[in-house]
Amino acid sequence: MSITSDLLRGHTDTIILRLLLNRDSYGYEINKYISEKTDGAYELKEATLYSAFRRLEENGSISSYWGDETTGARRRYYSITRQGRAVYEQNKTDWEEAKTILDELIKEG
Amino acid sequence: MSITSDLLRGHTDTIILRLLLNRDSYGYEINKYISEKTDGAYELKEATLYSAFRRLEENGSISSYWGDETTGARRRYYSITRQGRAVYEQNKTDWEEAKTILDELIKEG
DNA sequence: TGATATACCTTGACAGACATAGTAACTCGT
DNA sequence: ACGAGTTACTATGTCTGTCAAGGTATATCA
Repeated sequence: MSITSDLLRGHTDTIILRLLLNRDSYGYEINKYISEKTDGAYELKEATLYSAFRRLEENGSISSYWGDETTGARRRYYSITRQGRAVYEQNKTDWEEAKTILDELIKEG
Repeated sequence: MSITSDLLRGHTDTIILRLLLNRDSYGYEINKYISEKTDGAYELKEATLYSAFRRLEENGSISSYWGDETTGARRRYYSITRQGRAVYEQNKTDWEEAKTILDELIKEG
């Protein structure tokens, strides 16, 4: 069973920022992590992920740099910025509120 | 405090179907109900609501008829169909899964 | 040599939510 | 009787996030 990203549309940024709270990471790793963490139930498409990176970098939530891999394919690493942490906190709050609202609206009885 | 509909994007149909489970209703009433039930925290824009009606009617989840108001503005009433009930059940399940997944992905510690 | 995995990027299409505008009938205060 | 506000629905075009589809390049392993 797997859900479409459209059901969590708008929350991709939050997921990425959350992961970057722990440590810098790069696209491929983040994608694998999400897939594995959810047992394949949720998968971000590459285009979605990389366009999220662009958006987040443009609005100052993350910064990026090329890794210095001496072997294998090059990797672009992303760091969460101070501003990104604030955005993450706000997004988390918004998500809690969204959950409450939808649950309230569709609860039965 | 209020959230944008984009945070619940894709769940508008579910909200509408849920309300129609109780009884037939019409656009303006549904919109007011949502707004009041959430103390104004969540409001569907008219364009969003009416385009959802179109979508739901096209895919057979609801049917509609003009009310026979003898006074006041005309009202178009909507009924949930048998198929709509099935869609609703599926959407509810999907929402539960989406919640679980996002909570898992952004939980800290 | 070819398949698979790692790793990133670009382009264009699509769908849902939105802003904005319009139509029309009723209600209420002055 | 007038204007403002409420009720109630509709149409058009824009924006944004996700996606499908395609591409580049390196390393590993059969």
